Amino acid sequence: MARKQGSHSDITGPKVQAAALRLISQHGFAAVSMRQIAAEVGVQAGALYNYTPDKQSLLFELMRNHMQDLLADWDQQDKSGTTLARLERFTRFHIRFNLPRADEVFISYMELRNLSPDNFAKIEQMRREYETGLEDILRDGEREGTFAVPDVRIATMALIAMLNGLNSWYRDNGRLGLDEIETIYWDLVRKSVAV
Amino acid sequence: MARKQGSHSDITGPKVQAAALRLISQHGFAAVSMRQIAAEVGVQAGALYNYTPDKQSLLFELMRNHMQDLLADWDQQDKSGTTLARLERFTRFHIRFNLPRADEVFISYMELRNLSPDNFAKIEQMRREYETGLEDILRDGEREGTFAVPDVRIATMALIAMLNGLNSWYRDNGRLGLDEIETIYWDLVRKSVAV
DNA sequence: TACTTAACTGAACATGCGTTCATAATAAAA
DNA sequence: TTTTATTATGAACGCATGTTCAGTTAAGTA
Repeated sequence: MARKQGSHSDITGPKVQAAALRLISQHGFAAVSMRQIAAEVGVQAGALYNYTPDKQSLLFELMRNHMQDLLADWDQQDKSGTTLARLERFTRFHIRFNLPRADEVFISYMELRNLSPDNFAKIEQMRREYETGLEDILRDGEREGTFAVPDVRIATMALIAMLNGLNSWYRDNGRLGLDEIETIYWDLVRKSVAV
Repeated sequence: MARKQGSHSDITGPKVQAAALRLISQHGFAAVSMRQIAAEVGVQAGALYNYTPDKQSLLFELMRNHMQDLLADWDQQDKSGTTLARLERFTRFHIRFNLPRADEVFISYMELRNLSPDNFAKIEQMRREYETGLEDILRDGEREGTFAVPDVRIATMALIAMLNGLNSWYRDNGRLGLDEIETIYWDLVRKSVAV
């Protein structure tokens, strides 16, 4: 039996990705079985192999899609204005992009070690590309005297780690609204690199 | 065959913990089998159950020991001096304690979801206790006007996330020495909460 | 020397794993 | 209506899993 009612790979494919995303984020890649994912989709395990060559590729696709979305979105942000304005824009963009993607972000940091060496290198390169966006801003600001950053690379890693931390404790309907949180983080970022 | 030469549980016990620490940190809790751990220790899988009631407890013990060490070490740090001095002491303590414990720190953040609900609650409470150390410093500084912290809880989470990030990229024999890195991070921390 | 006991082996248990494949069923094309 | 391509099933493959336990070895005690 197959293709009951309008069903199609256009429907099942995304369902597989969504189920893998949710389950891997919750239990971890190694702890989630293909049968669990299949059950969440509503098919047998064998059917998953119409949509992915193997479990490893399923993980890689999740992470690659996330990084591609991130880079594409960042790419079409306004890059003009003062260095300070650019830093604020990066900060707010990072928060607004990552917060609604809790599962993707979580997986992208937790499951790096479960990628094959080849796949790891690809993801790592994309991450590095994104970090360069912030690094350039800090370097420009340091050069023109807007910022005082003893070490640009360290500051980049430190700020991104700080911003990423938000994802681990933020909850909708929490004590503070997104706008307030965003402003508080921007305040911390701004001052940490101030002259 | 048992107790070949001076062998004893006083020797094998710590070996089990060390093997579990290394392997779980490298591959993840779910991906490491009791047989792998046993092989690293040099015994059969069954022998591990002389030292832990089950796999879950093995993970929990690793995390609890780490958190206990952290709290004990922090407890005997000097708590006197100005608020600024206390913040600097926390920052440098955190870096110096965590950096040489890469495996423990990694596990303590990555494997929280693999703890049973009971065990999770216990670890979470210890983490919260540690965070309170920083939170108190920030609150005191805010009250006396040394710091300008719009939201003490958020600043606490943000600063700890920033400091923890160091563990993910630091390598011995890297570009910068530990002292330099420590000072750079202290600079970021100090300014981020400055008035 | 004989005895006790801590420490470990090695096999077994039921269960689950990722993946493959012959087969079936259906939707779309002819 | 017949044909074709797509999408799924369900059983099977060999192998690994956490855990238990009766039996074995050797160190420590008397």
